[in-house]
Amino acid sequence: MQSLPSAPGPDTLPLYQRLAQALRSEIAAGIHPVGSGLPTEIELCARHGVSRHTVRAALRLLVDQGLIERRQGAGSRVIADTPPVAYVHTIRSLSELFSYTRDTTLEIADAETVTLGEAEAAAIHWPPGTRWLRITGVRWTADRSEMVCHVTVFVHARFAELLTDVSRQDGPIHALVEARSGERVEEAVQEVSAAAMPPAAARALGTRTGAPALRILRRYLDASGAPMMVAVNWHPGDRFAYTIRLRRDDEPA
Amino acid sequence: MQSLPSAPGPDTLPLYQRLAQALRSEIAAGIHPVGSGLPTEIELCARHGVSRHTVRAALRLLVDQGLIERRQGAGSRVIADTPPVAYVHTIRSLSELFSYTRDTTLEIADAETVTLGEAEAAAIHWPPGTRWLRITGVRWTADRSEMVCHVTVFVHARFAELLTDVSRQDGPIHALVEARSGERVEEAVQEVSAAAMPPAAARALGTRTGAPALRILRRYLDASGAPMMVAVNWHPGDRFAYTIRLRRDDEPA
DNA sequence: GGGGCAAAGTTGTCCGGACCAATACCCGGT
DNA sequence: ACCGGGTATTGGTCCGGACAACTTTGCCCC
Repeated sequence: MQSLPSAPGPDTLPLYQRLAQALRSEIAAGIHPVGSGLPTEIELCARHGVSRHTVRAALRLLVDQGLIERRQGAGSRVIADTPPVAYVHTIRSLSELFSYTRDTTLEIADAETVTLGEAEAAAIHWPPGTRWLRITGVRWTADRSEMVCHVTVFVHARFAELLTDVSRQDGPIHALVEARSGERVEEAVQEVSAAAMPPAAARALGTRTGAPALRILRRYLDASGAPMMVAVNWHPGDRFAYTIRLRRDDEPA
Repeated sequence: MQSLPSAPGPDTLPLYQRLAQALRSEIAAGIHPVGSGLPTEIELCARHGVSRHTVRAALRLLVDQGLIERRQGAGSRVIADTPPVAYVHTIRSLSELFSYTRDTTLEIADAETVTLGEAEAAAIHWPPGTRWLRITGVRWTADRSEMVCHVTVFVHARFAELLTDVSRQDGPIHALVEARSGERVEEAVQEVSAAAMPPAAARALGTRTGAPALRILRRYLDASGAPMMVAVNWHPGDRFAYTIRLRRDDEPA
């Protein structure tokens, strides 16, 4: 039986955390290489002189950190020797991709079913010729004092009949599609780039055509990876920025 | 004592998971509003006729899902009634903020200690007058076939002496600062906006001044929230885009 | 009324034990 | 060589108990 390292002072970490540290060190040192198995719970109990409960608490930490993987009956396997995830950005719902979606409203100017042209198809990364419900409009701040962006949303034609009253609804369109069709958005890809403001968006926003603009393309994909919906937003470059905050997120150790 | 719901078949969920589901339902139903306290562990034991160990396993699930918050000696508090995190974007290190950082190199053109002017101070959101080590350069693709962006990094003056050989080092500068100073970056804030390419960056990149460009500001903050380092990147708008992928990530439940 | 201290209440840690379910492995039969 | 079954191994679940650490509350005293 080995004794886990502990500071003499009153600030010793709990036993299970010290055990986790020891195992982390062993993994980092290559004693348990990636792909190999960790000792069994019982063996760790005997080796360190602690109860199985404590061993399991330590191993749970390593699982949470993505260092090991456990399977009932098969043991624990090392799947990474890198330090734990250091920075995470968490979004609770697609609406929070942009924080403003909570406090803004979409004013729909037009909604019609169209066949995708060459240029539009390239813009949204999908083959031309397919039919989509195209919704265009302007997103305003809650107090309607300022225009946030020009919006073009392409919704797959199979959802078109569910959205005949879309201009009278509020809330994110993707949520409406999910609620009424029962199909879930499994993945979203967001692409941010800078480009010259196109004429249609410039007209709607009252800005100069060709001015620097932030273009945000969001593609909402179903389980098979096919797009259910694609949104293109044009923001005046001098008025809006997209901010994300990443916090360090590993335990005090 | 209440009995937790369970299917009659062989596919009943473990007891602690059913208890977690029951508590989730109670939170969603408003029986435990956001901000209020949950019953104590002992009370939940008595109410559902399970051991404290089982109650704690259930509560741990709710903590992991961000629904409740627990403090030793103070009880459990409901902090959200929304379903668990639906979409997450995980970044293993700040270098992966942009995937290209792995495969690019920074060519440093200049590094000198400067006093922050009015315009620069406003650009990086920090009062003027303070002294910083300003590093400028161009980031190239790995094969040096293309320029990725123009880079200006402001490092707090207290780290300047640690970076005298910065032009001969490679890897992310923030990692160098962390390793040599021992201070950790606790938080990073990234701001993406579109603007006209400024003259200095246009010269370095060989593009037209005033062309649409993607401006990315990253501020690296220490534990007190003060900036350790600020980076400003200018990307030619027609050549680069910033993409993030969000996958739906809630448990099967 | 304010400050300090004691007590009660609550969660955190740690031990013991028992049984169940999934997996891996050996071994014999074909 | 392949397939099946039985058995040992291993993690998952659940119970019981005890003490420690921390927070809140309220009382007492100044």
